[in-house]
Amino acid sequence: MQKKKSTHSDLPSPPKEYSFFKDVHEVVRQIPKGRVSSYGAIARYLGTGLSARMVGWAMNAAHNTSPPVPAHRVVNRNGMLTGKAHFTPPSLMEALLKKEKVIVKEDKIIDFEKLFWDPIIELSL
DNA sequence: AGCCTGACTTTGT
DNA sequence: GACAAAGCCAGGC
Repeated sequence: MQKKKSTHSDLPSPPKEYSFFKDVHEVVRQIPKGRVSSYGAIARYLGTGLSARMVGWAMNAAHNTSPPVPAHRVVNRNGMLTGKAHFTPPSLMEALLKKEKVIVKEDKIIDFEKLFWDPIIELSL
């Protein structure tokens, strides 16, 4: 069954936008409190794999996504708060992480590997 | 329809 | 070990 494309009359409201952004938001939302994840890990889980950049890009949309995405729990592979500059205010990311009992020093997460939450592993259980 | 950008990651010098 | 460049994919203009 094939659906005929009309001009613009039907489809009063798009049910869902097909964006891998949404997938990223969803995964990030799964991140437990007090845990952190990396762009690359999420990217691999989504299948994008080689393009961790897109994960960060998706975060840009996260500001308009609901429920809000805890982007502050997502850092780069080094455990550094690379995306903190995109928060409002930038110090918000560090503040939120500290609130989660996550130790942040010099924009870097202490014991990052211990707090690291890998969706590939955790969601694969 | 094509070019540029981007919150990363990996590899090579 | 530090720095530089390339690879990657999708969205915005």
